[in-house]
Amino acid sequence: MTDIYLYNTKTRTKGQQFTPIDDKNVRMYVCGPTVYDRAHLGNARPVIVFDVLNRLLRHVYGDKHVTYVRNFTDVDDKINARAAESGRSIGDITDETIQWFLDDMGAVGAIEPDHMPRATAYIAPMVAMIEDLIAKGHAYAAEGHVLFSVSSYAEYGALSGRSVDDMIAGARVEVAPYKRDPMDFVLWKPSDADTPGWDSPWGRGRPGWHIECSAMAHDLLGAQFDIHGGGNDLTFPHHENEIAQSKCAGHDFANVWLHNEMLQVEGKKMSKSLGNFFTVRDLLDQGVSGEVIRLVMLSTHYRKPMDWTETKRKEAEKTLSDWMSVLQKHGYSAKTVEILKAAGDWAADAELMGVLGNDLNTPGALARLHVLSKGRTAEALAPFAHGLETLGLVSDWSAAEASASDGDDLEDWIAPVIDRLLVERSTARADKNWGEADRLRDLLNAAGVQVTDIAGEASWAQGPDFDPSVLEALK
RNA sequence: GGCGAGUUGGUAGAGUGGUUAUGCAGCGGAUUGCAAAUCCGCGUACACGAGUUCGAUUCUCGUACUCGCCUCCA
Repeated sequence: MTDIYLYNTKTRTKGQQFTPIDDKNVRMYVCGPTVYDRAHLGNARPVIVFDVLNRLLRHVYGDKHVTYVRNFTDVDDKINARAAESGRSIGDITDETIQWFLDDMGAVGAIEPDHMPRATAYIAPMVAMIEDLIAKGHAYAAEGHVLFSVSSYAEYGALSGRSVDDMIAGARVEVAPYKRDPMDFVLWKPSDADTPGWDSPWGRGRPGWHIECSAMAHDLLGAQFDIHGGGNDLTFPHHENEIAQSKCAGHDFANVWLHNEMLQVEGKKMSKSLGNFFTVRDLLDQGVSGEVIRLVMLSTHYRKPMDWTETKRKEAEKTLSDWMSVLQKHGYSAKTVEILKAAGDWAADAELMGVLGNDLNTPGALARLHVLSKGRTAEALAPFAHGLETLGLVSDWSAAEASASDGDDLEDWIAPVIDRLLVERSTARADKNWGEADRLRDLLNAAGVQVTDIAGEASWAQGPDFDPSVLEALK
């Protein structure tokens, strides 16, 4: 049994071993995207981080004993704005964006959560929760709005380590005439005729952002659950407000709070103004595989800022290529894995799982994978292969087998040309005509073709700079 | 201004109160006609100052610098 230790934002320690409320149903809620556009690279980080945790929990407690919920926020002013400027319906935009998100996150190896609730499908529970908060004196209606009264919850600020006084003193908070206190936040706000809205006791309107997660988590996971995750920019105000609402509604809410650090690009915050803003889809379209994106993400601990760089992308490509070569060399395929499973050789490496269980130390786990990859037999490599699967770097062994073999996507003429040159080179070598042999090899190298001689037999593979146009003249 | 995180060898990046991180790059060797690939080996690090300690990169305090959040950007 792998022990799990998680750094809890609430207590700011990872001292205590993680113990689920019910080990037959370990429950985790992670804040999902607002669906109005393609997910940028930063969006992928929490998805991958919590996907690793999801996989770890399933490994430890069993696939059937984990419930993972990640929502879609499909009602939001950004969505409304997008609809207005494009002339498309909100439903079209959110449906399309949700599918994009699932496609892109699937490409980086994320398993879909058990539940992916859309906020608009949970309006009734939200209204009920707001009514309850009003009845209990924690919220009030004013001018069509319903606001949460921060002063009614003494522990407000405990998660993020802020006091209400400090925040009011230094920060810019929206002051509105209908607010009793500047820190009070919106649970419900009125909608005009052009804005999506639902009937409610306070008139036609729509929910505030924070109440969505509180209501959906309660509906799907119950009044108390194990883990709540998200990016650390959500710690305040979003998660602070979720806690306030849920606790005041009488829910115990989440035991452990996890927050991943932000992503940067080449040392700078990714932003449109700096021109270093790009989406997951942009990378995929450029030919960067989802596995490469995932490997780069895993190479930095989730609680540290992670820097996406070209250098890391290249290193990850090389690492994955090396690892796939190792597996290919030992004949790994779906069938191999089946045989290993049947023989009882398909098991997790305890050390790897231990490292992973120590607050999701994915860089440590990757280091362990490097060590495990030195295995000399298919059996000895089983923990390595198993580890790759656990980290989500290989999902389909038959696909891994195919992608490791050469020449799949090449135009028909290329392989024969290369093979012909290699035969000519072999002849030259047999004649000890080293000048000619080296000329042919240089030619292939110039095209980015890597020539490998093992036991006198020459073979080739596409290198990172593979460029078949150099071979055109030799057709 | 408030809150928080970080500063490790050429580089990326873990970790630890005394003992090898690991990858990439580099160097040496094996191998090779020479290379490549592969394998083996090597190197050196813990921002600065003070304190605690037999001993600190690891704990405590301070300093400097970097970064994030406080604005419905994950």
